[in-house]
Amino acid sequence: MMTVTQENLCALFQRHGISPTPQRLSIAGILFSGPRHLSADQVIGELKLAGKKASKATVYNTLGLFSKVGLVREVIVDPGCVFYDSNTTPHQHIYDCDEASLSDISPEDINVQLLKELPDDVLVESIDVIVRVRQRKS
Amino acid sequence: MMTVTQENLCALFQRHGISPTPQRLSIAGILFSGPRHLSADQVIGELKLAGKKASKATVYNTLGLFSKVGLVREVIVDPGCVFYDSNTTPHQHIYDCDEASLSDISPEDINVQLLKELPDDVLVESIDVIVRVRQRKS
DNA sequence: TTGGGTGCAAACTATTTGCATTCGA
DNA sequence: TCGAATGCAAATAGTTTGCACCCAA
Repeated sequence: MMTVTQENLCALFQRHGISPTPQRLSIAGILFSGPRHLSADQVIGELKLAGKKASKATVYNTLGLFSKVGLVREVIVDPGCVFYDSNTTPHQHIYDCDEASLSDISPEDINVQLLKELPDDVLVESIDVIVRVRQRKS
Repeated sequence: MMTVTQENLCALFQRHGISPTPQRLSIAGILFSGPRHLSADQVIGELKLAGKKASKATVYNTLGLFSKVGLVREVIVDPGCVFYDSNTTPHQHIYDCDEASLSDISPEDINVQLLKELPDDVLVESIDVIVRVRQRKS
């Protein structure tokens, strides 16, 4: 994960064809501060903490935009709560249902093979695995 | 899939410890008429078509209840749209993003192995695979 | 000046909650 | 009669839309 500087973020935006606005830079600063899995709501919370401002709508639209241009990956685990993953390399996820938190499974730690032939006109967009876990009750 | 009669549904409910109310019977009648993948909204639509009545809230609560007692399986593929699967045997799913429709992958058509050891106090609840597909553009 | 891009208030929609009603004991 | 279970109107929360504003050409 790169160092987060205005310059680096601007370059990153440029490479993905989107313009660097203050709101986008703030949001990217949070997401790319490390490998992170955040919901829109958590991003809004961190923006508030940092004293940055952007409306809820802008956060949602920006996260949607980042996802569209491939800066982040959407992970759907919970109805009514999409996570945005700053790690865009191929990998899968473990979801802790109790904590509502997501973590990565690296490709070498999981094996997924689709054995069935799909029709020619069908294009596989992604294969997403979610391992749902719970803390064992003591 | 069994034949859908009042008696069969009542027996099924009894086995799962819930009481047979008219609304639940109507909803179960739709879900268990075959292997189906329906959203709450689609269930409401079919109820309306069949002339049965139940409020939106009751449909949601009933589907949640069915899921809790293991009569159906929740499949989360889309933010803001949970599917309820009347097939509760272990299997995975293909999601057609264009059609917003779900279909089954039988266990012998897919191979999923978690190679990583998980901590002892962590309990795997489920491993859900979603293969997202799109119609190839002509 | 004009047109696409940007940000946000307001609208929308899936879902949950709280409570009046019903039903079995 | 009493307590739990049931069903639904109203409230909630996540997300999208429509539009005013801004800035480069």
